[in-house]
Amino acid sequence: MTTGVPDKPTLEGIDERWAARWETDGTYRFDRSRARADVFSIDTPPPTVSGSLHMGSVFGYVQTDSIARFQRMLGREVFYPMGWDDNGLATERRVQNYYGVRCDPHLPYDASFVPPDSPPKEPIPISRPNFLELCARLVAEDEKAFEALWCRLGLSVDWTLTYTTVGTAARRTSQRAFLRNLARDEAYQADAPTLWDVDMRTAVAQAELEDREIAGAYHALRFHRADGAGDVLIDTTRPELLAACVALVAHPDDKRYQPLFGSEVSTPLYGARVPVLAHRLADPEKGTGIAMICTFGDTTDVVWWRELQLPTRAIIGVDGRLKAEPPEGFPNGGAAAYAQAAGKNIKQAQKIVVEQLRESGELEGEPRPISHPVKFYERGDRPLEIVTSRQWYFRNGGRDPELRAELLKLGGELRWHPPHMRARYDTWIEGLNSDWLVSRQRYFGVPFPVWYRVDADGKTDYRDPILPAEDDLPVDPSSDVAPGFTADQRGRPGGFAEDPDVMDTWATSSLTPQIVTGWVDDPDLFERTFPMDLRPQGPEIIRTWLFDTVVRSRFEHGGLPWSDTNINGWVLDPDRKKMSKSKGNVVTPMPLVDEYGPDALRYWACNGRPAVDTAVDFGIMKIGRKLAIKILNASKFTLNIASENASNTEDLTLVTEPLDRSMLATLAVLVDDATTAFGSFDYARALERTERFFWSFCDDYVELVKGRAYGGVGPEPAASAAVALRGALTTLLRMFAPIMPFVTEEVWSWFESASVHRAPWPDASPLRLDGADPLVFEVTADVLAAVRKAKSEAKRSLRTPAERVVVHDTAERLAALAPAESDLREAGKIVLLTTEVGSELRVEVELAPPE
RNA sequence: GGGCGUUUAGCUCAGCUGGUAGAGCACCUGCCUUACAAGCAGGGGGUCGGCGGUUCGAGCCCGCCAGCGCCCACCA
Repeated sequence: MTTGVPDKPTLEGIDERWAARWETDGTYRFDRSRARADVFSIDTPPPTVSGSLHMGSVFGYVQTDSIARFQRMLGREVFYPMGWDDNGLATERRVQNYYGVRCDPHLPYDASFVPPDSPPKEPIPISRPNFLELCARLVAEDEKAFEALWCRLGLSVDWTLTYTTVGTAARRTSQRAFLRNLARDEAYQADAPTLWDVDMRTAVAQAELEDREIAGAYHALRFHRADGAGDVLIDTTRPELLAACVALVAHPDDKRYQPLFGSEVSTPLYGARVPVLAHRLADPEKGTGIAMICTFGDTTDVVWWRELQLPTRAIIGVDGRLKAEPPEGFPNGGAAAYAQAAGKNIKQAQKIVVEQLRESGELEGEPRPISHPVKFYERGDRPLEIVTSRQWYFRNGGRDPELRAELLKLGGELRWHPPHMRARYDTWIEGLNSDWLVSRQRYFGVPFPVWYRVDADGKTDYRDPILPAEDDLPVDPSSDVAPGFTADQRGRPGGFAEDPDVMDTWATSSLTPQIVTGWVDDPDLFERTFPMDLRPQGPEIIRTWLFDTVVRSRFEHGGLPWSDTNINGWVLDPDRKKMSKSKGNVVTPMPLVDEYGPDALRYWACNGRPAVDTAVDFGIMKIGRKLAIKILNASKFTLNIASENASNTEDLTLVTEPLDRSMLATLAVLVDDATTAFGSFDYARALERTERFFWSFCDDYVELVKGRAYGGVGPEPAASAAVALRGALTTLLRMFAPIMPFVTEEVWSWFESASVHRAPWPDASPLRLDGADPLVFEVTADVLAAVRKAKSEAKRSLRTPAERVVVHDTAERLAALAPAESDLREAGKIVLLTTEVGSELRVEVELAPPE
């Protein structure tokens, strides 16, 4: 037996060395000849590359990697691609800030454009193609940074299988799925009020909303009864929308307002006549109990507008400013008052309108400040407005109870880890109030593969879209010409026009299973990898990524895209606060990898229980580093002893000593436990159990057999220890391998030529030797601890001989101790060891007198 | 307002089907012991959030309450 055990093992440099080696050896390369049943395929979350690298990026991905590595060792061929989510608003915004530019689609392409070295104060307007070039350039840099981190951390992804959400495969997949959705009427367009971000100038979907508590104020407005019988007071937080008022509404049971139902009132300032109506959503407790309905102040307005079939008097434009002209049907007498606020943004308009009301005496009292929740785009800075526009939608059950029920049922068939995360999925579906709005008035994304006819008057006819053939995908309708037309007909009467919008980023990332498995271009691969096994992801995107993926898969394949989903926890800063860029408490991982090593960071990540929020904890990383060093040293010792004392270190029949057999039996229990834990995605439990055994193996077992292993009592007992030591070590290394791939690979390479990461996961049964009893090891270790304690308490060296030791314990335990007494005497430097049957463990120790 | 989760040592957390409270860190006391002093052996420290209930027995099961975190909600 030759070994390459170094004299002074070290962690220095092993991560770079093995990362490079795995790549050249193709250790994690997917073997696409394997059948579906032998494959474990993972639908990895593509990180948003324009986001920052932080510990959250490490946490979930490392946990998933440990599962991938476990499955690989179990013999499954792991399909583990990595994607980059580069498409979408996040990238656009980063490009704008990074280069100091903004996209103006009316400008022509400038091939010579070079962005300035530092972003200028005033953004430079550039053409759409120029803008897209900068997007591509920046995401390429960002992707490199992520890949560098992933490699450093040892993620066992197959780097030949990367994809991006704006890449050709993604565009082909996304557009093909869209065309099919359209053909099956799962996608449709509608001209309807939608939530609108006035800064990004795009529609946003329900899934991208978040509530923020902001300051506002109730303004009491005086409406005048048409019959001249007095005024009606309305409380509103949006007085600037007064010109958009189309009705008043109160609860049907509200006695105060029942007499008014069906009558008309005229609005302050403008004198527009609006009806007073009844609707169940009006809350008698709120404000004065009667509200003004505007088109549109909030989503309730939209419900009222729709259900009460009210006219539209929109006054807010896509830029978030009041339109230059008052809405249709506006009284002439109000035009002058409106003109004062026209063209102003919301805040300015509110100020003006309030002042006007004050002057006209139609503001009752002063505004009363309140704090109230308002809907924001999750990446936006100003409250959302509601603007009517033509948009594309995917059906998602938002207005279809049958589809909703089906999607709920699919959620029930999915295996959730942990199970309670399913509640978020269910709650989300139950709260859906509209279909999924997928069009965005942006640039860096997958375009809708759609053109429209332009009629003789130059008007675009949206009713009958012109579609490309599936084989021609991907297309960019803004540069590609609609089938049957020529380029010079673009935008001309009798010609064609492109759909200017791009798809929401989720509309594409909801197809990651189809993108990675080759649904469009690689039917053979698709066959071997779809439906996938695992979707790992964060809890915050259950309502988006997870739900949307189920929706798309249901439409395209009639079922779930994966069998299991593993929801990871959230990473908190060292003070247990949520990490966020704005708080400036983001911890960047690279310096920590440098300081503690990748295995230590991985140890920290896998110490976090599944789905449990976990703080960045340098203490845990230190422990991880210590564990890695301990693995090096214990391995060195064990392998050296083994090679010196046994000719065949793998022949477990040479393990004859009861203590050795007992240790292996204990190890067998661990193997079963860890296998079960890992099999149910509980890497943390597997790690904890393995680690616990490992320390007891080092501190107790190794110390107990050291003397014998050195050959103190002859060759056969020494060989027994040697083989047991080595058997335990090779088992433990493989169990640590999914979590600490670098140090285990390093040690494995001392005595094996192939990678530990392609070695089989340990099997417990060969470790269970006939008649082996875990109790032997347990009792012997207990007694050794008692002897050490006596020495420690006497403040004596552990080498101090114990002249006499009397062990009191139950007969059963003493019987277990008997065959290990010689090892115990050696380890404890015990001169005379006797036993007495008692009720429980008690050890008397008489030490040699001090010299 | 509805829902999910959580509360165990000073700190971070284990504790799987109910059977005498655990680990690491921190603190304290020792130890050069031929794998490891970036190590090793020990020690002190907890009425397991509160109140009830089931049980021979509850950190664990049931109910109520409270704190913390998160998700959802039509938020004038």
